[in-house]
Amino acid sequence: MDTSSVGETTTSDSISMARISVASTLPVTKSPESPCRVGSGTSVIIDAEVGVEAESRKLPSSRFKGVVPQPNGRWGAQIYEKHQRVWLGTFNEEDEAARAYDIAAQRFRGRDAVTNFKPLSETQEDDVETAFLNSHSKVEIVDMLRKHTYTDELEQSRKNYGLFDGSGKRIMNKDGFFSSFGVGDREAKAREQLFEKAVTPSDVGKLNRLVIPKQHAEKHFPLKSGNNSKGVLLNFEDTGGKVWRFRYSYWNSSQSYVLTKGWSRFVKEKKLIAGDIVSFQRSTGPDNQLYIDWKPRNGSNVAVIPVPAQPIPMVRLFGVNIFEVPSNESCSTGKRMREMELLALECRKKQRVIDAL
DNA sequence: AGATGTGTTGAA
DNA sequence: TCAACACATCTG
Repeated sequence: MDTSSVGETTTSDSISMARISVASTLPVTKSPESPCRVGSGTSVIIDAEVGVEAESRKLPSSRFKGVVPQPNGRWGAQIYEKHQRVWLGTFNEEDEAARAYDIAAQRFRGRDAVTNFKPLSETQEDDVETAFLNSHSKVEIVDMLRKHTYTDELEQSRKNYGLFDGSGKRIMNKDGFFSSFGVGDREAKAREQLFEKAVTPSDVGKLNRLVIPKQHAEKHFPLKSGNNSKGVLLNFEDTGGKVWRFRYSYWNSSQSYVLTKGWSRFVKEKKLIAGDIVSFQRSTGPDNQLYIDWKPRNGSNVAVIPVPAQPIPMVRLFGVNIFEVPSNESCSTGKRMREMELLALECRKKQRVIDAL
């Protein structure tokens, strides 16, 4: 998945550009009740030889815009921007996917975007939803869609609307990134959003590791090739100015990039549960400081669930973020490697992971 | 292993 | 821009 590409295009320019290109497209006023199959969608063919129905690999086309079939019978939603596909998630029902597309379309292309249903149900002047959409970055909206939390979050927003300054706006920094995490808006330094991940049960479980999606790992935290077993230590600062040091390495066994040492402590202190979202940022300044942040699963906003961050002044602890870890691994096979990781972690359990100054 | 989401391509 | 399709990657 590449939601990061969304962030890069979060500019008013791209929005208006998209709007222009859409305007030249004729609105598809397809009635959901009149499914007109697009493309060559036959889902079943008859084997004349045997006279048996054989499943074709061909999947049924969707009658909805932005909806694509999945091999397992579910439906995917996607939208395109700047020649790139933005994946909006998978859904059980075709129309769910269509609604996801609609929401994305409105966020990406404005109110008058071509949609499957939206304009119909929206005639009731839903200013709150509009404000909600505008007050969240594209990345955030896409995230909610993919995790099926959009409705919940919108509902939350409705309930708490009065708690905002009225505009529903959030603070956006000069780079166009929204700061949606807790009270971190006080930071002065500009940050670049790298990626977010909704933590899985195993990410917060006893494996004591966080899997970094390969794509993000290789893009943002490249390891020197050939020396993957070594791993590196990465320092991340949270909103409270606390620095977390994680060991970052590649596990051959599962072919995945992971944060290991130090991660469980973070999970514990932040009380992370499956579905919560961790976010990684990097300073756009020369120091390349890395930041980590999180928010609850249902994306309850600041007004509802205060992040337990104290107004501690930020302290720059490390001029450099990355430290090479001496290679002390004597075995190199995947499984063994992973076992060693876990064992090593266990042994160091009592050791302080965070060097608070 | 099954589900998800990306790489890629051709059509519009 | 968009969807079809194959399949690499991820999750449980």
